[in-house]
Parts: sequence; structure tokens; C-alpha cells
Amino acid sequence: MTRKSTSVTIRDVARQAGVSVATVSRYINHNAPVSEDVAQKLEQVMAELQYVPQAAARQLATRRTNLIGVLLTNMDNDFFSLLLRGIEEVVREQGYNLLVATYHVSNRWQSSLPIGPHNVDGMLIFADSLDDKNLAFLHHRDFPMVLIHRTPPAGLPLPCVTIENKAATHRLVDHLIDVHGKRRIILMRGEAGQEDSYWREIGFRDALDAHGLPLDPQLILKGDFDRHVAYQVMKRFLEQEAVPPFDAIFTGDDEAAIGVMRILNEKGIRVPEDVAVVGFDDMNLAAFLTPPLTTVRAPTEQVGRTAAQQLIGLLAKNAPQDIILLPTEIILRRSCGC
Amino acid sequence: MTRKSTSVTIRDVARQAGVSVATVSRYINHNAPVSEDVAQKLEQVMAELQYVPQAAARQLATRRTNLIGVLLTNMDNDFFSLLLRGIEEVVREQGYNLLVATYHVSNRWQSSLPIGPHNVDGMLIFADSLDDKNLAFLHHRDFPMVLIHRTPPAGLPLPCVTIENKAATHRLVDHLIDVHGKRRIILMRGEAGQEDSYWREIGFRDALDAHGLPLDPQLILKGDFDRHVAYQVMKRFLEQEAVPPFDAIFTGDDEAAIGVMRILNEKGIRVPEDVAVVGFDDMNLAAFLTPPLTTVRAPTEQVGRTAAQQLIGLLAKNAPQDIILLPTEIILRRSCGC
DNA sequence: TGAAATAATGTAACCGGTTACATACACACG
DNA sequence: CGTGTGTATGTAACCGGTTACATTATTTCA
Repeated sequence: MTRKSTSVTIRDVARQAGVSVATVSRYINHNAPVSEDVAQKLEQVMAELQYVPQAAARQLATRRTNLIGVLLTNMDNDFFSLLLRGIEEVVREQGYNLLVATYHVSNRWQSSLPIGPHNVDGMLIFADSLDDKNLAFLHHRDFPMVLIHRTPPAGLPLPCVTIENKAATHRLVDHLIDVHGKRRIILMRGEAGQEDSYWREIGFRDALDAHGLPLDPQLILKGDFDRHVAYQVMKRFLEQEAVPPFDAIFTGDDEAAIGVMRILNEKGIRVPEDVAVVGFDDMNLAAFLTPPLTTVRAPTEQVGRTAAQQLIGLLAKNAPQDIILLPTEIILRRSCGC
Repeated sequence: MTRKSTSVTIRDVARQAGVSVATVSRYINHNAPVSEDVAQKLEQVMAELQYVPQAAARQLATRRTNLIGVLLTNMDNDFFSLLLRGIEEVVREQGYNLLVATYHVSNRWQSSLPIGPHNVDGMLIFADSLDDKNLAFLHHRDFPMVLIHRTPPAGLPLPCVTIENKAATHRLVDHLIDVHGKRRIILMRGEAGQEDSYWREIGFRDALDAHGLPLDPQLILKGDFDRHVAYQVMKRFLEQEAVPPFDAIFTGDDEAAIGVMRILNEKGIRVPEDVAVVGFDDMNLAAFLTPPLTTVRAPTEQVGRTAAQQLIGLLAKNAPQDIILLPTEIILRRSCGC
């Protein structure tokens, strides 16, 4: 019994069942009628031989991979757990498989993309994981893509799914000013170039403008959406010679809020009595911080689901919606003084 | 310019460069020397044509997919964010791509596995995502697999990576008894059949035995490693006619601890003054709960990395270590009374 | 100087599916 | 009874790479 080493092929099945490979293929894919007795015979033979079609061969022949790619900037955040959950759910329901990779614009050393037309049928692209040049190239090749938490660059009509950042931040800052009487609010930015960070800043500035409040450049810090960075930056801010007066902090996102609240606590500055702190995202932790964090709820799982649906629609040649802006909602907890 | 619709192939490159496809293939894979001038010409032509080899064709020819599969039970937990992070890091470094799927023993309706030998070169299997029958079948086919948070069933010498559950739980319960004088400790189990849950229970019982304490069956609850389930179960427990006395709760994992602490808070039962609460995992949240949660730190990201390394070792025909038990560490915080 | 070894390249079979096209057969209809 | 229509099936080309084997040119060495 010197088996040919490799696995059982469609030809083995065909031979065993006494039919041609075409008939087997047709039966497997249900794309042509097969007589009842042949069907039964095939069913039996396939079970007996434990036959499973080789994905690569099928992909080569059909020029479809049945794979959806997801490109993330990194996975260093519980945020991605939610996003992936939403994506995975839809992808699985629709009979696709999921290829996950990380990549970042700044990865100059990486020659080629881990996923792309050679690999997957379509691709979800998170934020700055891919630069405009690559984006343009792939779009020119008619490669189906949906952007997540990023709007398309000028001239590239790519569908995208993101969240409402500006108005929510505006309202949150309004709340700090109107309800709690705050006047000197620190703005903590996310990573440079990050779109969420950009729109949150615009919302922040608009709110200040609307109340005729100036934005003191000394009160602009850079938290990078990272708790450790935020901790260090805030520490340095507080340990300056002359600390500018401030009565509230918009931390950019919840991760940064965690770092900020820790250093405030270490310095004996009370939240919310001495200073109000607000975040963005409403991640799992937010409600459990001390005090519970006032923030903006981002429907991250829903973003994942929606983006996956859009992409799979694209693959079925459905015209996509250009831009989907999912609504966000202010969550008032203790940390702002409420 | 009526292009043949599909993408540029290795034959296009060969023609354009005036060499044979074999030479192109050799140059791309660096598995045979190519003269300097041909190399330069190819470099130029490939850049010009933006050539990227088709993964499916290569997979078919080499019978390697360059893909690692991960099978999870679900993604409803920040736990998986950490696990995937560790896995992804190693997989990327080693030049593989990552296919993520969810599956569960109980999914009877799903006919075939989303990932397997037809799909990937090897596979990481988390806990109960795959049943013994499938496991045995795949192992019989010499399919490279590594189990995560699960030891192999009898007779199947599969490598596995998991954490030290029993001793850590034992020490944690010791601590409750010895340091804080607890005598009536509630045991909250995880999902039935889950191996972590099993060993934690063993550790729990051993600790009680070692102190000559009986385990009151009334104090055994089922939290399913889920905050909502734990909340409801604990609620029902507290709303019984005659609530059995208790002075501490081992919640099984941190997720359950969250649910338990919430209902205790609602009922006006103080932690740790009235009752001590301890968890397991030390997830991101644990340190931020009120009070901060005493728990066991599980090196989840490290588990992911290690499992991925083992699997990739297997693919390179390295003999794997049979069972890798990563150490855990007790983290004492406020919730136990410390 | 000629035989043998070495280096660079080409030819064509092969991986395991899908599918266009051909074929064979049954049945209906004028 | 010949022709037409429809159904079930087979044959073989094709998808786009890899690689065994053959071939040619160049160098080495007895």
C-alpha cells in the first residue's frame, strides 16, 4: 500500500465512483444537475475517501480565493478585539474566510504587501495601515476595498466606514463648558495623521470657538492614543516649572485617559473635583475606572460588521454606499463632574 | 489595448525580459543562481509590470500555503485580543500569513471545517474549538497542529501550550484562608468541559482539603467566564430564601469577577470588607476595578507567541515540546482584603 | 588538447481543481 | 420516422506558478 503520499484528489473520487472529474466537480458545486444514483454514489465515495477539495487548485481555476483580508496598523489595543469580532461574524456568515495582517505606512522595509489581489478577493483597510500610493494602485487595478476609520484620499472614490468624531467631541466639550463651567481644557491629540484624532481636534476647537474661548497652545499635548505615552506626557506637563492653569482634559481616547488618570492620581490631583477628565471610545474599561469615565461611545463592533457587509456587497457587484458615518453617543459618568 | 483582463503573469515577465519562465521563477525564489545582467533586467521588468506572483498558483505547485490557521471558540472577550496579538507577531516575523476562524464543537450544523489541510499549512486550536474526533482524524493525516489552553486527548500526542491553573488557584485560595481567615468560599465554575475551568476547580478543592475545610455544594455556582452570566447567577444566589453564609468568592476568571462585583455593589455588599472577591487572568481591566481585583496573571500574549513558535517549528520538522505549561503569578490587590 | 565538471538557462510536465465544448441518449412532435 | 429539444456526462484545455531533466557554454585539470 504505497500511497502516493499526497492527499486524495478529485480524480481519485471520480475513478472510485466510475464517473468523470467534471461530474464530481459539478456535484460538489451544485452548478449542473447530476442523476440521483450518481449523486448517492458520490456522496458515499467522498465520505469514504474523506475528500476535501484543495483550496489552492480551486482558487487558481476560478480566480477567486474566498478570502477577505483585514489590514490593521497593529493589535495593541482591545479596540481591535471588538472590530475583528464584528468583521469575523459577517465574513463567516457569508461563507468567506478571514486573513488578518498588520502593516503600517511607516514599514518602509517591507517590500510587498502581505495581502492584496494575489491573495484575497477584497480587503478591509484600517486607518493608516496603507498609504495613498498603494491605495491608488490597488484601486486602479479594480481591487475591492473598504476603508475603516479613514476617508478616501482625494480622487479615490473608495467606500469607507467610520464614526462621527467631530460633532460628538463638540458636544462633549460643550458639556464641560456649559454644565461644569470649565474654561481651560487640555487637548490631548492622537497620533499625527490619524483621522479620528484630526476630527476630534476640529470638534474640540469648534466648541471652544463657539463659546468664544481661546485655545492656549500650552494646553495642547500629544497622547498618541496610548496609555503609557499619555502618562509620560502628562507627567512632564505637570512637572514643568510653571504649570499653566487647567481645569479639564479631553484625552483623545480612553486609553490615553487611563494614563492621564493614573498620573493625576499619583500627583494627588482629584478627578473630577480638581480637574475633569473625558475620553473617547467607551471601551470595556471605561465604566470601571475610578471615577467612571465620561466618554463617547463608538460602535466599534458595528463598524466592523458594516465594513465587512459593504465589502462583500462589492464582491457581489453591488454598488456600495460612499461614506458611512456611524453615530456616536455621549456617555456621562463621574469623571467630568456629573 | 485590449488587455486579457486578468493580471500579469510570470510568462509576461519572462517574455518582456527575454528569458524563460523557469529563470524568472528561480530569480524570484532565489533557489538557483542567475547571471547579474538577467537579474537586473528582471528587477526592472518586474517593477515596470508591477508583477506579484499569484499565491494560489504557487500554493498548488509547491503544496504549501504559507498560511497558519487559528481556530477560536468565539471572539467575545478581550482575552482573544491578547492571544491573537502574540500569535500574529510570530507568524508575521516568520513570513507566514494568518487565517482566523471561529468554530465550536457544538456547531453541528457546520458540515466541514473552515480551515484544515486543504487550506493552511498548520493550525492553532484554542480550547474546545475542535472535538476529539476531528483532532484524531487530522493527526492521523499528519497535519501539524498545536493546542492552546487544552491538553491533548488520550492517545493523541499533540503538542500543546497552556498555563498553570491548578497551583496558582491553590495558592490564591491558600491566601484567602491563611491571610484573610476566609472559611466559606464560593467556587464559580467556567463552562463545562473547559480545561482551565477544570484545573482551577481542582486547585480550589485541593486548597480546601489541605486546610481541612469542607466544600459546601451550595457554594458551587456556574459563571461561564462571562460577566453577564456571572451577574445573573450571583443575583439569583443572593435572592434565595435562605442565603448560605459565605465570606469570599473565587470567580473563575476576571470577566465573571466583573459581573459578581457589580451585583454585590448593587446589593450593598462591600468588597472586601464583607466579602473577598478574586479572579483569574489579570486582564487589562482588573487593576481598574473598584476595588482593584486580586487575581492570577496569565501570560496570554506569551501563550500565543509560544504556540505559534511551536507550530512553525513543527512545519520545519523540528520535534516539538510535548506540553508547555507557562507559569502564572498571583497578583494581590485590594479585592481580597490586602 | 580533450574529458570532465560547473554554471546558466530552456522545455515541458505537473500541481488539482473548473468549465467550454462535444457527445450520447431520451423523449416530444409534426 | 426524422428532427428538435433537453438532460446527463465525458474530454481536454486552462488557471499560473514550480521544478526535473535536458542543453549549452565555460572553466578546470590530467
